Order: sequence, then C-alpha cells, then structure tokens
Amino acid sequence: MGVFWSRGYHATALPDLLRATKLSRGSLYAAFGDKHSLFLRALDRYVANALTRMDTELDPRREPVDGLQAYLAGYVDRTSGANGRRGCLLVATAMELAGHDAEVDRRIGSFFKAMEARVAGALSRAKAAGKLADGVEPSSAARILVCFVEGLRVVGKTAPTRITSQATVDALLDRFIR
Amino acid sequence: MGVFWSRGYHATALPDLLRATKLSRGSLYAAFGDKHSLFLRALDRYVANALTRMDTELDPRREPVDGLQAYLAGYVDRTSGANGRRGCLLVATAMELAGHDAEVDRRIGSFFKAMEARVAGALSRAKAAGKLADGVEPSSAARILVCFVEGLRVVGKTAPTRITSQATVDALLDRFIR
DNA sequence: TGACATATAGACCAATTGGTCTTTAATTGC
DNA sequence: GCAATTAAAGACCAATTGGTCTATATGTCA
Repeated sequence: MGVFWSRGYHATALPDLLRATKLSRGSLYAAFGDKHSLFLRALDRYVANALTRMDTELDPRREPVDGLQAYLAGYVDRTSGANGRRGCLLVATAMELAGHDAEVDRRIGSFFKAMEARVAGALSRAKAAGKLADGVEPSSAARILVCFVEGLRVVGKTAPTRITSQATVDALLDRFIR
Repeated sequence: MGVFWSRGYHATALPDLLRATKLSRGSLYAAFGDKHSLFLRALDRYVANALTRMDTELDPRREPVDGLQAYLAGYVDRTSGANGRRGCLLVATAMELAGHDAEVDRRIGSFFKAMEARVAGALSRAKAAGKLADGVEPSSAARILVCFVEGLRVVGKTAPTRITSQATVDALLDRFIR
C-alpha cells in the first residue's frame, strides 16, 4: 500500500512492488493476480482504515462536537509537514484514475458518500444538542466539510505548518459551531 | 495541454502528444526539448489561465461579494458533470508529481499562494465594506476557501450535479457573508 | 528553375514496462 | 532422512517507454 501511496499507480513499477512486498515476482502474481488487482486491494485497505478511523472519531456515543474536532484534527495532522507531503492515496487515485477505471470510480464515489454520511450524522446530532450555529443545515454543511478536508489534502502537498492548518480548521469550525 | 489534463503526466505517452500536437516526433523535440519541459509549459499555461480568470473575477473595481460569488460559480461549473469528471490539471499534478519534481513543487506552491492572496484581497475589501459576517478574518477565510475549492475539484471527479455543487457553495458563502 | 531550409514520416535505439516460466532452494509432513 | 510441496530467484518475453536520427518531401526565396 505504502508504495502506491507515495508514488501513485502509474509511477509504481513492478520492482518497486517486489521491494515493498519482499515477494518474488512469481509469488506476487500467484498471490494477487496482477498489478491492477493488487492496487485495488491496497485502495480497499486504505479506504477501510479511513472509515474505521472515522467511526471511532465520530462515534454517536461521543459528544458530537468533540468528535468533529477530533476528525478535523486528524486531517490537520495528516496534511501538515512531511505527512502532508506524502499525500493521500485516495485523492491521488481519484485524480489519476477516476474516469478511466470503473473499479476505481466505484470505490471513490462510495467513499465520499460514506464520509459525507458520517459527518452529516455527527452534525445532525450536534444540531439536536443545540450546538450548531443558526441556519446551519447538517447535510450541506457535511458536503462543505468533506470538500474542505479533501482540499486540505491537496494544499497539504505544499507542506504547510501544523499551526497554519489547525488555525484554518478552527476558523472553519467556528463558523458552524455555536 | 489537454492531453496532460485529462490523463496526467505518466499516463500520457509520446504518441498521445504527437496526436494532440499534430507534430512529428522530430519537430516536437526540436520545439520543446523533451516530454518534461513540454509538460511544464502546459502547466504554466494552465496556471496563467487560472490566474487571469481570477483577476477578472476578483477585480478590485468590482463589488467584492459579487466577485467572490463569480469566482465560486466558476468552480461550480468546472466541478460538476462532465467538467468535473475531467478534473483539474493543477490538482492532478500536485497529487501525482509534487514532492518528486522540484519544478512542479515551485509552480504548485506559488499558485496556491497567489490564489489565496487574491481571495484574501477580495475578502478584506468585503470586510471594509461591512459585508463580512462577524468574526470573519479575511486571511484565514481565504485559506478556507482555497481548500474548499480545491476539494470541490477532488469531489467533482465523481461528477456531482450542478445543483448540488451550487447549493454547497451557497451554504458555505452564507457562513461568511453578512 | 534551382539551391537551400524546414518539416515530415518513420526507422531505429536502449531501457523499462507488466507478465510468464523454469530452475533452484527452502520448508514441510511423515 | 526423504519425498512432496512451496516459495524464491531470475531468465525470459513481447510490448511500450522516451528519445535520436536519417531519408524524403515540402516549401521558400533568388
């Protein structure tokens, strides 16, 4: 997964994968079929990790505003400095392969939907608790947050400081939370 | 430019470039040196287009809020439906090449800085005109908008409807404008 | 028309691509 | 200890990569 992550699909050559998996050519093809299926497995794992992380951050039993804060803090961490430079397998894949690879399309689309649903859930719980600013509607606010967070990953490629990213996130959340 | 735009750097092979430029192999190398320099030229043109577009949208002689609205409407247009699926050369390049190519790094970084500066300018003019919501600070709001807008390009790869995107943009702007 | 520049098509190149197959080595169960 | 299975190493393959070079047109100007 790591090697696709930091280089992208096309730029990752078989020798890179052999080195990363410490497998021989034969064993790798026996185990995964081909480069493309191996990539999809890596992408699936990446998506699964992201979703379970979100499930704990935005756990309904938790204070929703705290959850949103934790969720955004995670993105701050992943998009600043060296972490930011490393980028995001999902965003990189979306930009590189979406529209050219149906399997990828499905995964990207369903991931964004899943993320948006979780954020919207947290936001509507926050609204029910009276923690949302006036006029904030959970579903559109969720779309805003998803876009913002994915944009952070893009801008994070220029490795901004953690301070800057955190301040930006705080300023955004401040517009939505009472 | 178009061929790099819709396929990315690595996925664009020489025959693609020959077809797109209608040049022979020899003439292409005589005119541009090599694939990499040709790519940088395409990227430069893309960036220049984006900046001049922003300069007219966010022209200081214009009503700043109108300018911001036009700026965001442009992104709505470019990130919904087929336009969205086509993606963005700059974001795709950032994800594919940033951190591996110093020339690209410089261009990506300076583009984001330039965009942020222009948006911040419009926001502070709006603030001076009393059009900003309470507590909105132009510089951090500009960073928010830049992230949001680049995130739109990512999510736009799943080709959302214009209606959805526009509603999202409206909901965001509504948090910042009085 | 004739000399010269330019651009074309495409042969050609070494290196690399993803992928297969064989040979050898290591591990396993008995 | 020995056969049977598994995995490793890497030779090998056709196709493609980015890039060069040569031969042939195609002008263009006197």
